[in-house]
Amino acid sequence: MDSEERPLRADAERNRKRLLDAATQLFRERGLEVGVGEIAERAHVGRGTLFRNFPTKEDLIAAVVVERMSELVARGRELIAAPDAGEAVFEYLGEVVGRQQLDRSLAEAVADELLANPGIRSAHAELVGVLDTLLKRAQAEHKIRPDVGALDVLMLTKGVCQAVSAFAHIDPEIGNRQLDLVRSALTAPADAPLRGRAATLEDLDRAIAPGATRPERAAAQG
Amino acid sequence: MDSEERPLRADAERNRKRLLDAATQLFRERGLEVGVGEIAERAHVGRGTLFRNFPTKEDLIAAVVVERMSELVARGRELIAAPDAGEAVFEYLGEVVGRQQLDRSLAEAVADELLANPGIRSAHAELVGVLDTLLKRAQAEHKIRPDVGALDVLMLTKGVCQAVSAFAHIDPEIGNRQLDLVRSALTAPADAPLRGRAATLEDLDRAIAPGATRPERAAAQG
DNA sequence: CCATAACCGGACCGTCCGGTCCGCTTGTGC
DNA sequence: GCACAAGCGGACCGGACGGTCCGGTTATGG
Repeated sequence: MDSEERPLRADAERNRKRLLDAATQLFRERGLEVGVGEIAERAHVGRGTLFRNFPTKEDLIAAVVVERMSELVARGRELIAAPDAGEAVFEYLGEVVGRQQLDRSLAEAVADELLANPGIRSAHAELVGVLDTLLKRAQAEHKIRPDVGALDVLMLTKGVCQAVSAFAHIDPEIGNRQLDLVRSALTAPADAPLRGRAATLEDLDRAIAPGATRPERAAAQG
Repeated sequence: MDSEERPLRADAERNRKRLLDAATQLFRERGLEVGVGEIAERAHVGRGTLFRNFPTKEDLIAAVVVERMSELVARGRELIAAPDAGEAVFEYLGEVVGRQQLDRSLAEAVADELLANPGIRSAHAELVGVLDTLLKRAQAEHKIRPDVGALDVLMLTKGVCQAVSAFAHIDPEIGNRQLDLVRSALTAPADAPLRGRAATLEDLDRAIAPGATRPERAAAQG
């Protein structure tokens, strides 16, 4: 562990930032499958430079995605102080959906097994934590049904994000429309109990772990 | 147009079926990204044979996916005759989610631009049509809020499918839980109107078309 | 201003993919 | 049972991808 790293040379620092910017742009526009070559090209550096700063493509992705998620977490923390706890939740969901709409990388990162990446995973956990806080506050004020958890809400919202990415350029209201439906679900009286139980972050870890944490051989499975 | 095609030779027929079966299995288990080599291998035929029966991988995918979608359409038609129109809708949604759970190919086909494929597109349109019928019937009986359309429901359900694929092996109830939330949304009184308007199949076409329908030259577009 | 280490960048590598080709085999009609 | 088309299957192709390497360049400290 060389936690002690001497400062980068000026040009190195500059190139690193350029790469991060280029990747952010391209991921936003076209998703995570853009090639490293194109990223390096837009950053006006060679591929070698890219791989020196980010040993693998996944490292680069993680750096970018974590940045975006952290912004979202920050926005969530702001909303914790909002006067209306119920509206804060829905405002936050709108934010979550909106950002996934203009940042394909975000949406893809949460969909894929990329959640197995330590950095992304912890950023995601923070996000869930913030939403959980918002949610509990709203539930304490009886603005949202008491029997749903943060992951329940996030899952329900995931579909909205997908719908929005496909349709936003046809009907920009589609996201709001879907969110209105989500609101209906969350504010409905809980007369019939939901089946099952709310998932936890540990559940998520367990769900992600099997296939992804060990990228190497899973040969035993005949 | 050679709509007149002489019957396949016996071995050819047999191999075609083997390929379809193998592809169905593999797509189910591991999604659409399995390689054609592996499919041919499991079918005990050579790669050449695969490509003679299905000129491109997409053709093979379409053949498999359309089969699955048609089953789903058939199930929907059954439910049109069900006594309780409201329950029929939710039963159908459960079916839709359930099948996407055990058939990754289905889920991926609807997510990707694969909807641009003519066969898949028309099968999907049929599915939307059936759901629309079910929905309208339930709405006529005031079992479901009148301001949602089939595509609204399908979008809302898409997230559930994703959640389910990730979590089903941890908590098999998760799908039901999410569906209960969807039910809340759809049965809630429509006191606050939904923003926007219900999407139509034409909207979907327009949303899909730009990048996908013309795999060849899309050069004019800056 | 020079020595040198850090850094640059593009040529290069191995791998994997979908798709093609062609010499060989096999089912089929006469 | 024979002739021959239909079918077979694996070697092969082109190209894209992520990742490596090394000869040349440039910032930097003495």
